[in-house]
Amino acid sequence: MSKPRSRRGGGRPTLADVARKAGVGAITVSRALREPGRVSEDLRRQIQAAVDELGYVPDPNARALASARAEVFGVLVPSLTNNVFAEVVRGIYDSLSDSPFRIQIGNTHYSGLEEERLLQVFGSQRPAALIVAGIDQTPGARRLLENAGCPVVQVMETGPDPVDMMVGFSHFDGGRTAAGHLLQAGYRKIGFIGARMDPRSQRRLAGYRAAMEAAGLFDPRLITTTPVPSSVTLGRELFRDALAKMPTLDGVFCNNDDIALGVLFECHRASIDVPKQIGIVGFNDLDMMQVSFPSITSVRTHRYEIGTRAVALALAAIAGNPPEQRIVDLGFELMRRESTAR
Amino acid sequence: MSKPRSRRGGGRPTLADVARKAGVGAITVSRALREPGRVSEDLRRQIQAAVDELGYVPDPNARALASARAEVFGVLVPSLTNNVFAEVVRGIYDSLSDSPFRIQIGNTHYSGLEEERLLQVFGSQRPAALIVAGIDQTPGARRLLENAGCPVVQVMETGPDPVDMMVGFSHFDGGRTAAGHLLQAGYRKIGFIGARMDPRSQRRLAGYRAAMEAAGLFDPRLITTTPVPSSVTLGRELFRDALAKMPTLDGVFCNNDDIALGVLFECHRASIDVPKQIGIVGFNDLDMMQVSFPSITSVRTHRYEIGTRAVALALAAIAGNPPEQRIVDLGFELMRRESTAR
DNA sequence: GCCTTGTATGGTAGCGCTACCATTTGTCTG
DNA sequence: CAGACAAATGGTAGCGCTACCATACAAGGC
Repeated sequence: MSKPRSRRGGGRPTLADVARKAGVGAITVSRALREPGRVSEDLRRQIQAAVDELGYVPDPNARALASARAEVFGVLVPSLTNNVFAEVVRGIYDSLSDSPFRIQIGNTHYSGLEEERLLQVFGSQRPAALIVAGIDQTPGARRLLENAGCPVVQVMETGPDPVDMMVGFSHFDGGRTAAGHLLQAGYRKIGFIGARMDPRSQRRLAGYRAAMEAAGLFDPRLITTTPVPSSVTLGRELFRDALAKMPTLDGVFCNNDDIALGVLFECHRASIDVPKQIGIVGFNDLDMMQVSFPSITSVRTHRYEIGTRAVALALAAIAGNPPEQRIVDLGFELMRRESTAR
Repeated sequence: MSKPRSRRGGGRPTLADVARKAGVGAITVSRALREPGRVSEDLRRQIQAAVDELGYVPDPNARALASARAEVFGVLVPSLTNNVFAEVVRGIYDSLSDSPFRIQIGNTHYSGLEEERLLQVFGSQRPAALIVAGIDQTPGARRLLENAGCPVVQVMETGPDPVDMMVGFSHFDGGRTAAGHLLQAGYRKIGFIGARMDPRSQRRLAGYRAAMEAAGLFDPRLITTTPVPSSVTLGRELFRDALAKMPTLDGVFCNNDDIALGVLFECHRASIDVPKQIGIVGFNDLDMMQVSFPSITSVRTHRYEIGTRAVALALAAIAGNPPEQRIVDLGFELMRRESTAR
């Protein structure tokens, strides 16, 4: 005549089972697990023993339903394979691995509408925090973020008007620094090669343009871009296009390192001397930039740190200590290498 | 005298609100949303109108609690930044983007214990399916998978003893094919260079060894490995080590493409002719392999497809149509390029 | 006509947990 | 020592949804 062991549950132990075994009330068990400080040493031990013996694991769904707050971080990135975002996501995972928070990643595929849709989905889960890449949300997405009822961190870049908090750096400055470096190294006909051209790439381009204009050397024909996703192969092709369009090119600032590598390979293939004939600067400073031959100058960005800092900000806000400084600029660092040393 | 609008919920519309507005029972709304076929055309339209008007979004937590089954795919991978897994994950995301299923990713950091811990966490959510990388689970992890009560797909490689289903290919064969190709091209002192050396790398090494032994050319001094995570930089260093150890080396099979690229760059730097003096074969066939100069022969693996097929299998099993063939071998393809054409 | 069978809908009772509000006890004040 | 107050514990009532079991009614079989 065993009690009819809940028809659905599948028989896993519940809070009530633990409470019964430990001889206390269910709420006390709940508290012992969530706020150990509020339960006496004695009971805590007793409860822990019961938990261990039964192999009790709290049901996050029940928890979320009862508390109207899921222990979930929603993370929205435009790509899962782009190393840049993968690094950010890794930083987020590592920072959260010892916390009770789970992570829910959404892939927006660089689409504002998709971002909005995912925000809708994520919102229905009442996440503990939201981390989104970029600052160019659609008005609808922005509204969803503002009404999310949880800390929001926009990552990858900084801007004047955060929804809540921000961690990143200025892509405009990054682009300007890269182009400035080429100018300083004596290059004159400096091209810009970019793929995908998301908002951040656009701002790097704007920075490049500002530097070139300041030097009185800007020419729109120096710019070669495509909306196609970036790849090493594409870098090679775009460089050939650029060269065909402007044979006197003597330098290129590449939107990212994949492109830069493609350019380098094409230079090898076409026997173009780097850095003598062409100077190359990449963006992000992936590992391979320092090993290539010649090594490639690149703008190092702190991607992993963007992830960890974003989590730190969100965690502080969740704990009720919203940071004084809501915008964190992690900057970047120009890594001078052989590809621009002539 | 408005009714005391649930103290917690935050006032978002619920199923009951929709039901009231549509003038039907709550269950009917629930059904209309989940099994439209079981509700009359008429009511369905009425309900949809109410849903739209209220902006109702179902609460996945409540749903999971009530049905003892969350619409979540748990995915366990050893790394988030390794392009190989990123591609698999992308395939999973893309295949699931139009389904009601969410995705929960866990990063095991190549640790069996971490995998076991994450499986425990995931299990508490009663996921709809579990996708895990690799076939070398700890006994504890294996038990958790067997008792997960949901479809399980092991991905990346095939093996004789699936927990449930499997999608991948034989890394042993991949390694043997790569080494065999170098042998066939006339290389003799063929080294193996590998980093990280996870179980799949070990099997590629075993395949390499089998080919070399069959040719009577195996020598343990040809093998250079490290447990350190793979990178282009590391490829360069390991190659230098290998060359120092065995100056007559005339070919290398690299554990993966990062390593191969590092080897190529070092060859450039040391003026070693590829493919004349050294033949290079990589593994995975990343985009850059076909663009590098010289282009690098590599074993192409179908990473994205592994993700999509894994989802297809799981979805079929969820729908009650477990596939006849529980092991799907997606194979691989040797891409012959300049780096081994002498 | 009665009974079966099937289809469309609804009511009730939880799922496992926590918010809110007691209640109990011990300690401190004047 | 009464009263105030804090600390520790517990009971009750949901959170928003779905499983399970009615119920109502139409269609069909004899």
